[in-house]
Amino acid sequence: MSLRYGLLGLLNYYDMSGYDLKKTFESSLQYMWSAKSSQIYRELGKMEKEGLVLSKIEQQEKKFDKKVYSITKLGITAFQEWLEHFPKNLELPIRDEFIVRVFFGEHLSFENLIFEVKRFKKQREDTLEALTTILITAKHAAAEDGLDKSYYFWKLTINKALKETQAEIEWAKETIDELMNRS
Amino acid sequence: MSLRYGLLGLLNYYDMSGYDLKKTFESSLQYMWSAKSSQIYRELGKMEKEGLVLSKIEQQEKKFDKKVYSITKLGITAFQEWLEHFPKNLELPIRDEFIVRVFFGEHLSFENLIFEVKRFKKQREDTLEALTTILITAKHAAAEDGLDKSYYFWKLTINKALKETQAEIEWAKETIDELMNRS
DNA sequence: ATATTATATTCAACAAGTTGAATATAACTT
DNA sequence: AAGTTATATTCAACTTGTTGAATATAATAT
Repeated sequence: MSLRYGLLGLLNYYDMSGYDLKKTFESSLQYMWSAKSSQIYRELGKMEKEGLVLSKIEQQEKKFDKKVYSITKLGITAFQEWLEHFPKNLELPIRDEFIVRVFFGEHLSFENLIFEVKRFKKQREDTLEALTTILITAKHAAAEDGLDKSYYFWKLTINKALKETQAEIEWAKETIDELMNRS
Repeated sequence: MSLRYGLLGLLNYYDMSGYDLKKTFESSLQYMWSAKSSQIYRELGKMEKEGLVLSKIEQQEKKFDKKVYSITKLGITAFQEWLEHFPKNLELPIRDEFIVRVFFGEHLSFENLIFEVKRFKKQREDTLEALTTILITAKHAAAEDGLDKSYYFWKLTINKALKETQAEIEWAKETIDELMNRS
């Protein structure tokens, strides 16, 4: 029920289509919120019914028509209301398919487990690179669109993801060493 | 669809009721998997229908009857099959209500934001303590039940949670400083 | 004495998220 | 010239997760 607030937040920057929102998600909220296209389109439909957003069809020269959404006054109020009320419990519900398997690692071979932890490490290293790239492109994008004030907060959140990812890579290194000494 | 494998994994240690499983979850898988009681009971029901677990009613002296579940051969096979097949993509779908609000922080007062980041820091410090306690009690529990081999892997996973939590606390400290200098 | 917490489970209703198919065109690559 | 990728959206079916009510007793705290 709060994908909608992510969408409203992004529509505060500028009007966008479902597709644009998906793309924007991918280069920003991706690391704190995940959403599939189908979910975004459905949610936008609901939000329009509830008067939080308005859509208008925009004709494009050569491409298809776009359905461009804009935030309404009601939408702005709803967003602000949500924003100011942080949840009491800031723990996140985790569902980590990888680490659960490590937890039950006694039923796996050391070889297999080392292989998977190495794969995990590689993926997090890629994430680290992606985050660095995002930080740079976000800076440029913000400068172009006059969103420097927004960029300040984007940076705070990317810093968090960077630190967490670094910690995970550290853990992976130590764990690989540990497992290799044991096996 | 993989809460079931967490349950099967725990039933490998010993037979348990839905309630026991919930409790065991809370002192172990909690930091990698979250599940409400109602979900556990429902999943156990399904699993019994599918022949992955068996239940028998156990009479207790003064308390209620307990429905104690045990893993079947089919259950063991299903668990092993799941365990050996790690997902290709090891990223986790995140849904972080806190950090999304920081992302949109320009619509909040610095005062409010600082308050919330401090609250976040405090909660993570509590988590850190809880993790340390869990590590100790798990060690004792493992020793008592002859699960020392299992404990080795539990420790690996708790280490990961510890490192991540420490990184989050670090981030919170830096961010509080940064926000206080700006405001 | 009374209230609360812990034990122990079930179930219905609802909300949210995932998968996959369907449709249609422009732009780019081989 | 043919194939792939990107653009752009909709929808149905399904799985998963959340909330809250209902039931019933022992143990502990006030």
